[in-house]
Parts: sequence; structure tokens; C-alpha cells
Amino acid sequence: MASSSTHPLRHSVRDVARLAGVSVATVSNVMNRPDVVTAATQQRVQAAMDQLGFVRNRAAAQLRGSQSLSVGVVVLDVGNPFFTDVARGIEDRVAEDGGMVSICSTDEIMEKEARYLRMLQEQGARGILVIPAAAKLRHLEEIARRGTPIVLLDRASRSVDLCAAAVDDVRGGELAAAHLLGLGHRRIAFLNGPSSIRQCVDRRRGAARAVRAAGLDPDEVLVDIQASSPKADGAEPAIEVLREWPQPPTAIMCVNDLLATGALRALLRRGLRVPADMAIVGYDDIEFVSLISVPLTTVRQPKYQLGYTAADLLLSETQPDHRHRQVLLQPELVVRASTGIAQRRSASGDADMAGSALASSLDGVS
Amino acid sequence: MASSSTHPLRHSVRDVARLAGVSVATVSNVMNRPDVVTAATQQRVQAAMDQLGFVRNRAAAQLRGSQSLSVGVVVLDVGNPFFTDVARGIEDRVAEDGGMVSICSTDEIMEKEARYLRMLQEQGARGILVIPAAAKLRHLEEIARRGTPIVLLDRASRSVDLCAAAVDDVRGGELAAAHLLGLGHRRIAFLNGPSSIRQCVDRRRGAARAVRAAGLDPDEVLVDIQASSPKADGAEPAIEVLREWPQPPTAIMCVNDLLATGALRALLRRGLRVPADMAIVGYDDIEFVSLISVPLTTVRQPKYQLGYTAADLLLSETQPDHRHRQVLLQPELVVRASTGIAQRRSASGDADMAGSALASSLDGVS
DNA sequence: AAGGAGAGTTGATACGTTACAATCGACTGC
DNA sequence: GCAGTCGATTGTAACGTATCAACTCTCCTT
Repeated sequence: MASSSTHPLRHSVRDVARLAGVSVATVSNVMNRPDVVTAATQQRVQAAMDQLGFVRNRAAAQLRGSQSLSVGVVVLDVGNPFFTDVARGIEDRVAEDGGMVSICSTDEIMEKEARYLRMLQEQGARGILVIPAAAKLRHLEEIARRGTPIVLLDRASRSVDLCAAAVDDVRGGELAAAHLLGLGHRRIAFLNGPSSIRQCVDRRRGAARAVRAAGLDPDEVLVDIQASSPKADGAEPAIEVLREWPQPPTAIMCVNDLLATGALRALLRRGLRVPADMAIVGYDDIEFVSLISVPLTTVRQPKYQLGYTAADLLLSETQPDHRHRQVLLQPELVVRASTGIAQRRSASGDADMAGSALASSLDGVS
Repeated sequence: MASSSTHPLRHSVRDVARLAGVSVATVSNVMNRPDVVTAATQQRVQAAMDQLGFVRNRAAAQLRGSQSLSVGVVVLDVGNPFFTDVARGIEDRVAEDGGMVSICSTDEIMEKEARYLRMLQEQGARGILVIPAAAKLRHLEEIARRGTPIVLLDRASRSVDLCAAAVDDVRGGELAAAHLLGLGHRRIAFLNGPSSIRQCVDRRRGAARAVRAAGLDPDEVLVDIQASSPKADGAEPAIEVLREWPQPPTAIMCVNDLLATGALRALLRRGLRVPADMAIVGYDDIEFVSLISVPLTTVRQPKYQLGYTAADLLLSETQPDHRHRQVLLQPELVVRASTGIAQRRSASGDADMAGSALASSLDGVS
């Protein structure tokens, strides 16, 4: 009675039709257009399905013309907590439309990206959400032209005609810097990562913008220091460098939370108080920064919402009147202990005091 | 020239065949059995494919009998860092076989689980890795019988004939407790979560086993305290309870790291020193516990390996001589500052001193 | 009472691919 | 030179479903 050979116990619509005493067309109608079928036949067919344990073959359905259920998500690494939250947002939106999500970690390897993109196309995916590994986006446009909608994740682009959803990193940098400026800081170290990463560049740019908005000169207020790695221990050497400065900063703005954590540890180890001697701002609001000894002020990204919005854009691609859109989501400043409560400092007064505290403590350690 | 109506610019093997001047069978052979095709024709066909931008239709291929590319992963919540690492292990193993992973978060809602399981079956998934939401596993066995292999994740079960990969939580609890016992602790609080969760029960059981192995009585050494929630702030009330005890513990063993973090904070806030006055052991080794003020001793689970192994089991299901296996992976103790270095304590000497330190500090706070 | 409308149902076809059996040459061994 | 062999290629029949035009009834209209 079973039809397929690969799945020994799997029945087809034909089996159901025979058992219910109807045609296969009616069985199909029960599944796809129940409104045209009498309630009575509907029940009869449903009963037959249940009795046989019928599961419909999506491959066949899809071949005949309907859409696939799945949406591809091509990212750097699902293991990364940032993408994880984004992925969850995507999944929830896609589930609303009865779909599911295929996860693809590229590890920033072009061949893996290419391989996954191809598989998703072959599979007839409903669409692909992608954080591109490279700057080039031509191949993505090509894929979209070929019928598989593409939405850029966390990467807006004016040069490309695709939908995109991203978080405004310039704005995030601006928020963080404005906060520090508001607290009176006039000399701020910017602990940055590799300038090949867009986020690093944008956040730095935002900080400069905030400084200018305060009527100050970025070149005087912001001093750049480079992390040796984007992880926590990448901050250590950078902090060490501070001692060489004649006019040390009173605050450190870090391009991500891990670096901020490392900076915090490095400072505490040198006997400095945070935020009294040095304020710290992070970026990302990863879960635990509220739990560490000095809870971190940081910039929170609407990660879940980013995913949800991106998926929403993707699912709207099918609509006939669709026009590509680029959505920019806004980050949010989360103030915690590492920057202390607002207090005015004169540009050269308290700030210098804090500076000398650093200098002496660094001397003491070395 | 294009054949499909859904994808306007999509060509079929027929188009490729025509352009290359061969039959469709040859085109198919080039893709699936290149060894039977001349190098010359192979090139010609490949050129035609490239020129047309041909992408093969997996739905059709699958319908004709071949396997789907994707493996389903049905878990509680992809957002959870534990699953995230597991997922990555799965993805890597599946990718080795040229597949990809479909992610499904059930949020422990039975209907969502059922819906996803059905979709995966319909889609003809290569198999499903699942952390079951409920105790009942009959429906999973049924699915496996119907031809979609199932592997239980982080949940062994003797009553069910399925493959399974899990981490030995009993052993993990034993490791942690044995470590504390080895340091001389003779009164250990076990900060537990809801007993409806298998992990909580198993870890507690492992602790008891370690105590017995040391020739002691679990009822005297272990004292159970219940967290009000499985998150960090769930520890606070539990710590508060300690003050009421005539004979306070010298160590706290927590069922997960978040609770341990909360416990640490609660203790520090009361002026206690960790580990001098009270040792703490966590469980999970989530990323940041090495970064907090007192780095946490904890039990690390081989998460990635769990995923990798489970996927490996799944992919081996297809082999004709397959027999279901239940793999139990071993956790690992990671010793950090929160338990200090080994030091002998007499059962009633130093331990009591630590105990009284707690008692007085608790008096001072309240 | 004849005709028509409309609601349910159905037979047949196409979707794109695969793999089997069949075909076609060319070449080997005798 | 001929039967036999082997390698390369091809025609074709599925796979399970969705859709459309066609068909059958029933019931209403005139």
C-alpha cells in the first residue's frame, strides 16, 4: 500500500484517496483549499489521513510550483551571541508565516558562503538573509535577480538594489561619546578594533560626530588606541600604552564589551577605581556585563528586532508592489556603574587629577 | 528558454542539454556520476551550465528519490548559549556531508514542537536532532519508524530505541562535589533549580554519589537550598536562608553558572570573602565566568562535541548495519579562584570558623 | 418541464530530475 | 573480418503533488 521506496512506511495522496473513496484532487483540495470541499468529505479524508499517518511530500509540492518553507540565514557564526539573538528574531517572524530557518555559518570563508548560497538557491529557499563576508555584493544581486530574494543583514548599502536592515553604528558611537561628554569628560580614549571592520569605523565616526556636536575638536578630545585582539585580553597592552601619555584620558570608550571587560580588569589590577579614576563605556550589552564587579555602561543593539525586521522585509519581497527598502534601527544607551552618575568636570581640572591617578598607579605597577 | 514560471530566469537540465548538444541524461550524469562522462563532454556541459547560470532543482531531485540536504534541530531556544554551541557542532558535522541545518526553537511549547517535527518530516529531512519538550517519546519513535531518523540530544533514555548523545550530568555533579570534598569541605549547600528538570536532579545525584564515595553521609554533608528562579537573582533569597542555619556550610555548589554568579554577588555584598569564607562552584562554564571579579570554578560541558557527536550518530543512521547507540560524553572540572587552592580543613575546625564568618556578616546586613 | 446556474468532484497533465535499460560505436581477440 | 566487449551516451518512465478544465448533480428560475 505504501508507495515510496525510500521511506518504507510512507503513503501518498493516492493511498489516502483510495481509502477515503475520493480522487487525489479532492485530497489535495482538502489540504490546500478546504473551502471548496464539503465538510463531510473533508472529515472523511482527514480520517483516512490520520489512519494512514499521511505526511505530505513537500518536495513534490514545491516541484509543482509552491514555495519552499525555509528561509536561509547566512552569517559569520551562529555561535556568536550577536547572531544568536538576531537568528531568534528571524525565526519568530518566519514561523509566523509557517516557515523555518536554515542556519549557515560561513566563518567568513568565501567558499563556504558560496556553497551555502548555492545550496539555498537549489533548495528553492523562500529567500536569504545574509551578512556578506566580502565587500562585493554583485553575486548577491545576481542571486536576487534569479528569483531568490536577498536581504542584507546589519549592512546597509546605497550602491546595491536590495532590501537591508541594519543597526545604526554611527549613532551608537555618538550616543556613547555624547554620554561621556555630558559627564564632563574632555579627553577620551577610543579602544578600537581593526579598521577593516565596518562596525569599528562607524562607531569611531559616531564618536567624532558627538564631539563636534558638543562644539569641540575630535582631534583633541579623542585619542585612538588599538586593541591587540578583539577579545578581552586585547585590552591589556592598550591600557599599558596610556602611561606614556603626557595628558591621559579620563574615560575609555571601547568598540565592544569584551574589550571593555578587559580594560576594566586591567585598570582594577593597576589599582585604579572605575569610574572615579577612569570611566568605561562598552558596546553590545552582552548578557553578563551587568553582572561583573563594575556593571558596564554600554550601547545595546536591538538584535532581536533586527532579525525580526529583516525577516519581515524578506517575506514582503513576494508582494507584487514590492520596492526594496533599507531599514536602519536605532541602538540604545544603557547607563550603569562604569561611568558613574553625571558630574561636571572642568576640562583641565578634575580630569587632570584623574589623569595623574592613572599615571602614578601605572608607575606603581609596571 | 527558461522553463519554470515561479522563477522567471531559471533554466532546467533540458535547457542545458540543448545548449551543450547532449541529452538530459548526460547533464544529470555530469552532476551525479561524472566518472561515466568523457572529460570533453563534461567540459561542454559545464560551460553550458555556467553560461545559463543553471542551478539544479533539489525538490525535483529529492522527489526522484535522493536525500534532502537538511537536518532538523529541534531545541528549546536557539538563543540559549548552551544550544548555540551545540548547534555549531551539529552544523559543522552536517556540513562535512554537504548538508545544512534547520533550526527550530520550541520554547517548550508542545504544539510548536509538533508543528516543527511535522514540517521536517514533510520536507523529507535527513533526520532530526531533538531535545524533547516532554517526557513522552512515543511520537518520536513513531517518526523514526516512519523513516525520519531521530537522535535524542542531551537526554539519554533506556526505555526508547533511539540514538542519543548526552553529557553525563551525574558525573558532572560528582566532579564538582568531589572537588569540594577534596578541599576539605564537609558541609556543602546545593543551590538547586526545579526538580522537574532532569539536569537538576542528575547533578544533585552526582553530588550525593561523590559524598558516599568519600565515605560520608550525603544527608549530613549536603544541604539543599532552592533558587527562586534559575537566573542570577534567583540566588539572593536562597543565600538569605543560610543565616537561619545552626551549622552553616562552607561551600555552595550551584546547579548552573548564572546562579553561582548571583550567589557570589550576594556573598560579596554581605562582606564575605570568596573562597576564604565560602567556596563556590558553578556549572556550565559559560563564557564570562572567567572574567568576573572572582573567576568561578565550574563544570564544563563538551557542548560543541555533543552537537558534533549527535549529528554523527544521525548521519550514520542511513547505513544498513546501523544499530542505535547512546553516547554519554564526559564533563570536565575547571578549577578557578572561587574555590581557592587545595587546603585541608578539619570537619569542625576551620569550617566552623568560616561558618561563623557567614553568620556574623549576615547579621550585619539583613 | 426545460434550461441554467452553481457547487463538488474528478481525470489528466506538468513540474525537473534521476536511473535504468537500451543503443551506438569503436575496439579487442581470435 | 567477425563475434564479443566495453565505454559513452540517450530515451523514457517514474517520483507525489497541484491545478485546471471538464464533468456530474442538485436545485432554482422561468
